[in-house]
Amino acid sequence: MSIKILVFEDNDLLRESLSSLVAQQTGFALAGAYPNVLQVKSQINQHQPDVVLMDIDMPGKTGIEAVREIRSFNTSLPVIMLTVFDDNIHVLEAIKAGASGYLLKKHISSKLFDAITEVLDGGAPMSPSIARMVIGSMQRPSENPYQLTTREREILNVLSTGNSYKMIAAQFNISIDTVRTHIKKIYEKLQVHSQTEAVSKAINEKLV
Amino acid sequence: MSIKILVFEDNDLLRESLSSLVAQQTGFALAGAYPNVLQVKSQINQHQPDVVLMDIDMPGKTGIEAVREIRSFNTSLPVIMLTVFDDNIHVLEAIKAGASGYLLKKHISSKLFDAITEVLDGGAPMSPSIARMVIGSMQRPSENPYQLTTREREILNVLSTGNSYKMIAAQFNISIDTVRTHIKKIYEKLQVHSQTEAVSKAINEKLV
DNA sequence: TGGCAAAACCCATCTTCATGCGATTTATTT
DNA sequence: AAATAAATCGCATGAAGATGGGTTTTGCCA
Repeated sequence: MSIKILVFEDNDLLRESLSSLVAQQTGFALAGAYPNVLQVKSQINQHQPDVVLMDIDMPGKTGIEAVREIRSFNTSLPVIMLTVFDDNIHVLEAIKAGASGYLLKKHISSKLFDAITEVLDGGAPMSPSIARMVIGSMQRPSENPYQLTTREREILNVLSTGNSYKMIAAQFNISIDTVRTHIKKIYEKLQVHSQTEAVSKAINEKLV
Repeated sequence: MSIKILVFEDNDLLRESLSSLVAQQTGFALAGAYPNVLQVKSQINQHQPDVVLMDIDMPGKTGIEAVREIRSFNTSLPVIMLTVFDDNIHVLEAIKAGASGYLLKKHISSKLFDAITEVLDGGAPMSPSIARMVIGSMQRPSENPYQLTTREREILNVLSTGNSYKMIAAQFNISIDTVRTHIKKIYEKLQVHSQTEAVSKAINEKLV
């Protein structure tokens, strides 16, 4: 039984070339190819593909929104994103939305079927620069973007796990007024005005 | 000029085999091979490697701690982690600590030099199952672990960006007392007692 | 149609936080 | 020796949050 591929790509030329590439490959079959994702749910239900290839930038509704929609009714169908740029700000968004792999278009001819095989095998095929972006997004910034002092970082850390001023004071064995002073300074540097904002910024920007 | 590789691996057999593998490969040179990471800083300063291969589990000080230490004085030196298990709970920790790539030991013989080349090229080589773990860790859980209602999720969302009760009430066009009620319910379900705890849990567990 | 969950609203009380102002001590650097 | 940054402590006040009671309305579904 062939592996059924469903393609979403607005560029006519690329869609055609993807289609014939898939159609000609032994062991693979083209389930369908569409220039937009407006009917993505019914098309998937209709064709029952094993893998979806999804362009990231499409007019009307983007590939990212489409992945999000797919994940709302199917959590396991592998979706491989296709994009021209590796500095596309949407790359991480697509992954968070539920994409299973990520291929730069310049790698399609050489890596497409490797990627499909890998994704069906439980992997997450990515072009090298994409993988680097992904890993980079999980790591702490190497600088100290807000110029927090050591003590301030320590306090932001425990604050971010839900400790009250009182608990922080006890933990560090300092007075509650000192805690207040440090937090005041942290707010200034992060440009926020509440614990919640500070914690949100700290976690999202990986300061803690 | 050959690419200089520095190896940290406590298993004598594997360290020897890695060493001879590297030494025999044209274009690569073994800068050194050590069974522990106790002197990692001075050894790196001494050998000036282009790439570090680091076992994840070593007695005394783990590879993860070593990566963290390396990153404290060198933010760009590529470090490729080596591990036997792909379900190792430490895999994500190592990446957060600053690892640049991640190879399962069963893939070493076939992929080591590809990985080294890729990492020097700005990529992030990972065995497929590792890549899948990484991507999985960035995605929302598909279930609804705390049984939050739609409204509760919406409110947790805006709460997590630092909005006050008042702002939330205005945004959703509901009374501030209703906001209170929803947040009470959210706290019950998440088992927390403050905004900060709720936001921390929400972001870290990717509920928002 | 009776029961139930979700969403909305109200009130009162105590706790915690945000912020402004001022001050001392310690270590480091010039 | 003076200057500076970091860390500490104190006080006061208004704003915001946490919690424990309630009630009503709506839509679903058994």
